[in-house]
Formats: sequence, structure tokens, C-alpha cells
Amino acid sequence: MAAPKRFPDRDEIAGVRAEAELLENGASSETKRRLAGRVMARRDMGKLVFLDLVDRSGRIQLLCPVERTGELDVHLGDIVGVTGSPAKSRRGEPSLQVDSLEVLARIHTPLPDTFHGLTDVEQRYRKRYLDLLMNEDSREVALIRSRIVATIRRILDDWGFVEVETPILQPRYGGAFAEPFVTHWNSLDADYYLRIATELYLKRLIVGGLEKVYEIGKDFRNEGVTFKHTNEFTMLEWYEAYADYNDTMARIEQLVSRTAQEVLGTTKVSFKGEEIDFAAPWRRVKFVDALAEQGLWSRDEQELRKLLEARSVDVSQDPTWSKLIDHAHSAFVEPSLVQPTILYDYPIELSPFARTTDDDPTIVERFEYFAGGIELGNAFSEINDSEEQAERFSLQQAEREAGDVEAEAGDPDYVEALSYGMPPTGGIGLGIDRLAMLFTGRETIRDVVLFPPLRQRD
RNA sequence: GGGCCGUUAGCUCAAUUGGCAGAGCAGGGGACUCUUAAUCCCAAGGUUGGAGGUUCGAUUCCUCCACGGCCCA
Repeated sequence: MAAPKRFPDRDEIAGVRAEAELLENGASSETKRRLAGRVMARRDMGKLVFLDLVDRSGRIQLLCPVERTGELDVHLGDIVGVTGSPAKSRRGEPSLQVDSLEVLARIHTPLPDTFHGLTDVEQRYRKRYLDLLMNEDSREVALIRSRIVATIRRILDDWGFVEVETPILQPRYGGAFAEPFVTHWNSLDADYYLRIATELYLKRLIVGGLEKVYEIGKDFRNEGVTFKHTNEFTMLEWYEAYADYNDTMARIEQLVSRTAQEVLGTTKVSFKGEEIDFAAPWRRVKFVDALAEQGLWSRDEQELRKLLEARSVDVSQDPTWSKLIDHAHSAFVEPSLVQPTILYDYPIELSPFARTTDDDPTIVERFEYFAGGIELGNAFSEINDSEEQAERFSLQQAEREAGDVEAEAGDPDYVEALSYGMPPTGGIGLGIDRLAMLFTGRETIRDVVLFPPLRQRD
């Protein structure tokens, strides 16, 4: 006989377990409950069979007297639906006293070791379904990540932002320093790029009068995988008309601390053995001061190169001053920023979309923010003058010609959009995967991505 | 891309100096009405990641390859 195609009127295990907790040892209640889930343990006593049933909400023991349920043709890993009454075993284990049990789906390949679980890192990533099944921690990480995204959406919606979707396949890429994945659109016979950022399309929407927009979606960067990088990752970007980077700093502090409070019930998290408190306000340090503290601030390329070499940094891959200062920052400043920290006011060369500060034309109104030694995101007072933007693109072109393949490629269509006038605007990006790492205490980004990139096995 | 480490049964792990490849769990068969890593009995389970080399003999030593991890770029 074919297995049932549905199991309606299902209760959650966690709720039934709570009901059973209230009973005396050996007692059972009159109410009928229906549970469904996977059988994760079987202890067979002959005329009485104990099963452990697991659903997304939790685990409960099933008491199955064979005289009532009939012979149990149930294997470890089968998916079953049961009807019965909340009960407590003589030893006090919250249980469901089962009246009837039906197998909803059979397991055909045995589960991994139910005691040791699945610990092999490669297997956990390749067969994430087994990891989720066997390791409660992995399930928890997936659920926290989902709640993070849902909470961020709710807060931004409350603030009056509009969620939008912009192209992933783009004829031209931009909005970040990165190399793109290239693909081909057959019917146009044209190469297209997978986006490296949503920035330039979102700001076109600010030109168009949408005022406050955000997008949560995947960006793609054609680079190696590290503990904090993966080739496709989830980014939040928002743009707010009539705001500058100070307004944006205040908002991001609120967004992250409120999200932590709502998802985790606290603003404090534990990461790499450190307690990190996301409660606002965060420490704020000028970018230049942070480098100067490390003795690594110089405007002279050769001098900076020597300073780095003196610390045995390999600078052979850094053809420009911009790459050197970025290297100095990521090697010596970033890892030291454990508590949430805003670095602000960046050199103009690193920031092709940020407006200059009022008192120094070589410094721009940009900030990045960090926690746990990891950059979480990047923000500017956005350039809204088309001519200024065009100049910045040519500055980036010079960086390209000096050998920096990741320098911004320029986008005349975007410059044209700005020429119609864009309100002053504050914009920001937030790496969702990295935030999920910090909130879950996972030290590698692959642990918060359900299906991380892996080479194919033959 | 470079360096180091790893890969043994479905899973978690052993295997002495190079000398018959093993255990627990899972899976198969059986016993048992309060177990919860249940217990007990029986049978089964392997191209030791792949290919080559050294050797009388290789899981073990060497080379190359694949995949993964950590660090560096």
C-alpha cells in the first residue's frame, strides 16, 4: 500500500512535550495529539517499544505498546505520523503514549552514527541534509540566520524603506573592488557579469525618487574562499535620500543591536572566545588614526611599502599605494577590531563613490564597521554629482592602469543617471553571512552557508 | 597559486618496527512491557580516496593525482 500523501492536524513536538512535562511519572493525559517527524532512536523491549521522534521544534519519546499499535515496522530514520496522548514514563521522561502509528516515508540508506553524529567537515558540507538531521547545532545556525534576515527586513520596513530587486546578470559590473564571474547570454551573444554589488542600481532608484530602498540578495565575487569570504554571499544594501554617513552610522548601530536583541534576546555574543557587545553606540575611530596607531600611516608609496616589508608582509602583489594601505589595514587594523567599531573618513583613492569631507579633499565621508576582527560593511555619503562621479571613475581608471585589476571599472550609464540629479544620500552594505557568523559564534563562513562551494567529486 | 596536515566498513574511530585489516554504532535475523548511547545472542559488512613505485610482503615507505582542512598569497 502506498504511503499516505499527507498528515493533517499536526501538533508541534515542543508543545506536546511541554504538556507531558506537567504530568506525574507514569501518568498519561486524556487529550489526543498528532505528531509527525523522524524516528531518531528505537529501544525495543519486545511488547513495548520506545521511539524518539524529532521534528523542527524538538524531540519527544514515543511509548508504543505493541498490543495497541500492532507490530511496529519502523526503522531508525523512518518518517512517521502518530496519534496518542501526552504521557510521562515511570522514570519521568515526557512522552506520547501512542494509539496508532503510520509510516509516512521510508529510509532506504541508513543514517550516520546516531551517537557521534556526522563530524567529517567535508561530509557535513556536501550532505548538509544529514548534518541538519544529526547535529542540532547546525539546525540552530540555520534557524538563527533565517531569523536575522527576517528581523532586518521588518526593521527596515518599519523605517519606511522599500525592498526592491535589481539585476543579478549585468552588462557591466561595479560598486565594489572585486573581479566578477562572467557568463554568456546566448540570444544576445553577449558576455554578462554576475553582480559584485547592488549599489549602482539601487542609487538609480534614489534618482528615480524611491527615497529609501534596500535589497537583500546574493553578490558574486570571483576570488578564493577563506574563513570570511565565499564566492557567493548575501548582502544587504540600503540607500536613504537626504541622509549622510553620520545618519547611516546611527541607523546601522540600531539595526544590528536591535536584530541581536530580537533574535538572540541579548546584544552580547561570544565569538572566538571573546564577548562582543553590539549595544549602541559603537567605538568610532578615524581610518587614518587607526593606521597611525599601528605605525602604518604614510601617504608615500615607497615609505609605506618599506614599513610593511619591515613587518615581513609580502607586498609583491600590491602595485599601488591604495593596495598597500588596504593591505596594511586588513593585516594589522581589522583583526584588532573585536568590539564593534566604526572606522571613518577614508582616503579618496579607496572610495570612488564617497563625497569628500568639508575640510580635506583627500579624505571622504566613508565608514566601515567591524566586529570580531571582521569587516561587516561599508558606507558612504554618496556622490550625487555626475561630474564628480565621472572624475572618480577616471581616478579608478588610473589605478587600473597601475595594475590593480579590482579597481572600479566605470559606468557611463550610471553617471548619466546622476546627471538628472540625485538627492544627498547615505548608503551602506552589510554582510549577512558575517553577521550570522558573529551571532552564532561560528568561526567560518561556510558554517552559516547551507551549501558552501565545494569542488565536484567524481 | 604556495606550505603543512588529513582521507581505513554507511557513521565514529583502532591497527606495535613494513608481517593474517579490527571495534562500537547503524543495517540484517532473533529474545525481552519503562527504556532513553537500552541490553543479550547470531550472521554479515573492506579495491584501506585513485594510479604507479620500492619490497618476499605496503593501511604503514616513495612519486603523482583527486577531494577536504588549516595557514599564507
